[in-house]
Amino acid sequence: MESRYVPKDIEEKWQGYWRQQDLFRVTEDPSRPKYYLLEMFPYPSGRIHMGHVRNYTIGDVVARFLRMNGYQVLHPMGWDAFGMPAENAAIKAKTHPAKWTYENIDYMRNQLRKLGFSYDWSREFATCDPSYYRWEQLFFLKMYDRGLAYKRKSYVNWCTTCQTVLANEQVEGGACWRCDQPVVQKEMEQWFFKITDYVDELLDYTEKMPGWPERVLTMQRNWIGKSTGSLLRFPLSSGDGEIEVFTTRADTLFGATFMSLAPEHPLVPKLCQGRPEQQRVLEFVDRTKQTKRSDRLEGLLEKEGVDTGSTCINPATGREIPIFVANFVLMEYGTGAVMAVPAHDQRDFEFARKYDLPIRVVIQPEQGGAVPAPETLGAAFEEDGVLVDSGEFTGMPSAAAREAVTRWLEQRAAGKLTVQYRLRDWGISRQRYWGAPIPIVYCDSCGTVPVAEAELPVLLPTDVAMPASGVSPLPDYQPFVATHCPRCGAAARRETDTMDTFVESSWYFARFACADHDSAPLDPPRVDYWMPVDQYIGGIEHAVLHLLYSRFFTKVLRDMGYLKVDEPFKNLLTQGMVIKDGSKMSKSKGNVVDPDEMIKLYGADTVRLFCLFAAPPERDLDWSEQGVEGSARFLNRVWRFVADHRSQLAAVRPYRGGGELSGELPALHRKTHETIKKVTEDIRDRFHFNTAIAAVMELVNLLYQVSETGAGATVRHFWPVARAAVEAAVQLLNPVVPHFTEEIWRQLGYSSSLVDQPWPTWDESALARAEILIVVQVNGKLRSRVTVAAAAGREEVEQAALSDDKIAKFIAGKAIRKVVVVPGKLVNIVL
RNA sequence: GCCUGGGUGGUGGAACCGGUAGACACAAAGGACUUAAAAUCCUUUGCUCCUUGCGGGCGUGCGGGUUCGAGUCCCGCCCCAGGCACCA
Repeated sequence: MESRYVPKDIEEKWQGYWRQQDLFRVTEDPSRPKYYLLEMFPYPSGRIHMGHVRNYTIGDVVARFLRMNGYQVLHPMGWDAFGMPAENAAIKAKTHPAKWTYENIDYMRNQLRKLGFSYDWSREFATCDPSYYRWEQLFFLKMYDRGLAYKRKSYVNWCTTCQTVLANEQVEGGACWRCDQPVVQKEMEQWFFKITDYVDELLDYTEKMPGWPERVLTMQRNWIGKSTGSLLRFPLSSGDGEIEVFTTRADTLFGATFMSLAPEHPLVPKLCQGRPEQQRVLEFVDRTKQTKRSDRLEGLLEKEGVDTGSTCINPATGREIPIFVANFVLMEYGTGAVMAVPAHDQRDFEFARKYDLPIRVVIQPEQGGAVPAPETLGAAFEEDGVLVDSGEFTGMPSAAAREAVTRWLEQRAAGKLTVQYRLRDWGISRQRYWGAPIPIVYCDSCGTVPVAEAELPVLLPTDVAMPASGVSPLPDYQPFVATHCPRCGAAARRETDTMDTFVESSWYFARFACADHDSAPLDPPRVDYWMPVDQYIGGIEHAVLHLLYSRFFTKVLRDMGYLKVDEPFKNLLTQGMVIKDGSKMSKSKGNVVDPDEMIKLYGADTVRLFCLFAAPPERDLDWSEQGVEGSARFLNRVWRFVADHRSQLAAVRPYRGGGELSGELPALHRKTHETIKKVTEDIRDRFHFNTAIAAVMELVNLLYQVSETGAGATVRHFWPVARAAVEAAVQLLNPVVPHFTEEIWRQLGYSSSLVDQPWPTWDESALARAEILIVVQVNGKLRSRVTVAAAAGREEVEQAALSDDKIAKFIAGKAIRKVVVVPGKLVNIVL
């Protein structure tokens, strides 16, 4: 055994051994408890980064821990391989996205191997492979049959840089999630998945997922944005139609003094048709439509509008009210029309002041001062209260009035109670090349026709040249576009949009259960055995995107009979970012730490150890070179102890109890078992790897402190007890630093792999102490410590405390009012 | 504005059910070994006061409260990070 720890040799050796023995291949075994542990699979961007290393290390520790605890652990890895960066890189390097992608996969797979992760590599797949996306195309067809995939013309988010449409979830603060450039609205025909059909179930289950962080659930609830209210109809004064509005404040209806429409509202052209206002209105509409979505959404714009010249009737008051077009009304929420109640809505208030529109106060607070008259009103009163000036509803509280007013209109077919959601259908068309083709054909006589199932997959052609402009080559590539109609056989044209890459990641977790299945997307016995994922680990950035889409897809696949679970991920851990010098690692900041370099310098085990030791998983991890060196130093300390005492350690069997210990040995024996207990509980119950590692460090520190001469009369037990401590440390550290511990395990004389050893158990009787330390407080302040027999009763402990020298000083001559005794912990003397 | 986290030494972080605040590590200082350095080992290390002790006071963002006892529970604030936001 080398006297110094040299990671390189032993890491390659054991990686080769695990691979050759195929130790982490797993099959279904109904006799053992299963555990499906999954980390979010990476996009093959070229090289893994520290965020991946951290994510996958956390997962690997749990996987290895559970495996040693007798679970059948599914721990797979694959590649989220479709996406824009491949196209951009291919254009730049004058190569093909497929070549670029597969080369990256090869490189990154090798990086993951070098980190020693315990994946079942036999299940690996890349989503850009036809054997994967063919099933996704099948799901599309089945969704099309069920009306869950449909095409519609609408305003969509268009990223001019990426030259494609984006789903609402992929627009962050008005900018593209990928390139951070502003997104504009464009009217286009697009394919959608009807996620809104599942909106209630998606929302309800956020209350039934105790294994998810509250933060993520809240973000999803906000995104779904359920609000209950009323749909109310305002007839046009012309008698020619009506305007429908959504409002959560039907109680303020009597105060609605004008109407605001979104610029995109379909009635706008008609309302101003042939009027003197027409030109101004249309100009205003054009100007507003061209404003960047980011500005419109961020509420930065001043509220502006223009009178259409038309009016409608407030159904409650019967009065004629003007109809405005306003820049703050969004077509995509509610009906694109808002009844304006300036006295009770701040936006309407500002608008009314600006254009000198009437203000009517119809709600007064239940207690306290009254809302001032419109002329002196400084801001809208937006709270609930009691209705005034509201006909038969005057005197009614807001909450009751909301329903009553709506029911009253309902009798005249002018209103109904309803629920609105912020969630829109998921737009999945992408005007990109490197994605799964949407299996649809357009025929001049038959229209939109789905590709026959038997003709799947619709292969993405791989012999195209990538145009330097960045636009998709597909629409101009005749061998792909030109086809026949599946229905009538006539010449027809293929859909050239591809699917959003989030579609691939919405079901890959199920495919891992049966990655080699080639007669259907999923193999029921295997999928039912493994699903759901017991523990999912990944970054918080997918809180809404990937995690919401996957939940939706799981429910769709369930309803199609492919899955039996309602939710894909039972427990979710969102790990923090890896930061350096206080900010996220990025090329522009020049603070990127390269995993390859770290492995070369310190070895994979040290990198893994540091990732786990420096912070608990859900918090951000501050990368510190000095911290990494500390981790390396600790491994060296363990190594040195074994190397320096190998002959003594190898000559004995580990102490397993029996026979009295004296001197320092009982403490070491107890510490060994305390450590087993703490590490087991920290990993199993809390994923607190940092404190688990700290506990092993304490054990190792103690091991260095005790010496043969301190063993007293039982010196013959010294090496057995020491060996038991070393073995425990090595076993407990195995999930964290698997190569390092495997090597030491063999050096201790074992011939079978540590990976196959059962997790160590602690002996309760070894934890027992003859004497315990009791803290003594006087009036809640720590004043002394006394040692008493562990079995000592309340009285005895109290006596020991009261008769302590230091305590005597504090209580001399004073009356004791009370003595609180917490058995095994402390005594508090209250004067 | 709303929602969710969080605020503990010079730093990363411990303290799990209300019971010794600062485990473990990093950094720093001093010492040992060495011709020297590296490596390693030992000691000190929250602040502060004095009479330097097995001493006292203070201390977990701020202000209150509950309790024998509060980093932990309650009320009211402040600050930081993330998410959402003209959503009717």
